[in-house]
Amino acid sequence: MRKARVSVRARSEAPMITDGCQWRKYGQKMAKGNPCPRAYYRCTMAVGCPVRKQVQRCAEDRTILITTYEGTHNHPLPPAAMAMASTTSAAANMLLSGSMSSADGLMNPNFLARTILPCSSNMATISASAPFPTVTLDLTHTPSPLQFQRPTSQFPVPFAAPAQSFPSAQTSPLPQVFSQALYNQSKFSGLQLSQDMESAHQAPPILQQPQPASLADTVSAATAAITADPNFTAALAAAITSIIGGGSAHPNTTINSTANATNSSNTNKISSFPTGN
DNA sequence: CGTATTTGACCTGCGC
DNA sequence: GCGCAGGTCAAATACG
Ligand SMILES: [Zn+2]
Repeated sequence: MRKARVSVRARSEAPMITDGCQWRKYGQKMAKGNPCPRAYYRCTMAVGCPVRKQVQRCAEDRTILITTYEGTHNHPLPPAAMAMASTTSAAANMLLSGSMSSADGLMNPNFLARTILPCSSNMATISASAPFPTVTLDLTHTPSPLQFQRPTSQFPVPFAAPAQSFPSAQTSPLPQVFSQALYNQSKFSGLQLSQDMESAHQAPPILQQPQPASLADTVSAATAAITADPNFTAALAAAITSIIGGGSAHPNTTINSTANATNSSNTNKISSFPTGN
C-alpha cells in the first residue's frame, strides 16, 4: 500500500537539506540511467516513526536536489514547524479543492487534474499520473535570486487553520496564508541559493555573486531561511501527508520547489518518483 | 563503547 | 518462470 509522498525539489549543494528532523540512512541505490545515486533515509526523531525519505540529485542539473518524504511523523514537530504545517496544509487544501471539488478526486485513479496557482513566479500543480495521483507544488523562482522581501520578518503566519483541521480548511483557502507559505518557501529557496553562492564564490576570488548589493541580504535571508527551512520542509511533508494521506486515499503528493531556476529548463516535470531520470 | 553510515545481499512487484 | 528495477536489511565499518 502506497502512502502519501511529499517531494521537495530545491537547489542545494549540500547532500541533504536540513529539515529539522534526524534521519538515518538505510540504503543507497543507483538509479538506472542516473549517475547520481538515490539515498534512503528513515526518521529517527522518535522510535517507530514511519517517515522515510529519499534524496536524489537531478541527473541533468546536479544543483537540484530532490527530497521525497513518505509517511506521517509519529511525533510532534517543532512548534514553528507546526505553524508552517498549518500554512502548508491550508495551501495544499487550497490546491486540492481548487483542482477538483474535493480530495476524493485523488482517489480516482483516472483523475488528472492540474491546478496552477498564480503566485509570483511560483506554481503549484496538482496532477495525477501513473498509479498515484500527484500533487505538484512547483515553485520556480525567477532568475533573480535574493529578490526576497526583508529577511527580518519571521513567519508569524496568520494561519487560521491548524494542520489537524484539514477538512474545514478546504473551504477557506486563505490566500494570504498561502502566499505566506510561498514566502517562506522563498526564503527556503534563499537558503539554498546562498549555499550555492557561497561555495560558488569561494572559488573565484573577486567574482562576487551575480546579484550586487544583496550579499548582506543574502546572508540574512539565508540565516532566516536556515531557521525556517527545517520547519518548512518537515512541516510541509507532515501537513500534506496528513491532509491527503490522512484521508482515505494514498495519493502521491509532490511539492516541486525549484529555487533560482536560472533556466526553467531544468524544471522537468517530476511526477511520482524520479525513476529513470 | 555506542551510534551512524556504508555497501552488498536479499526481497518483492512487475513486465515479458 | 525469469529477469529487472526499486527498496530494504544487516553485517561490517567508520565516527566521535
Ligand atoms: Zn519523524
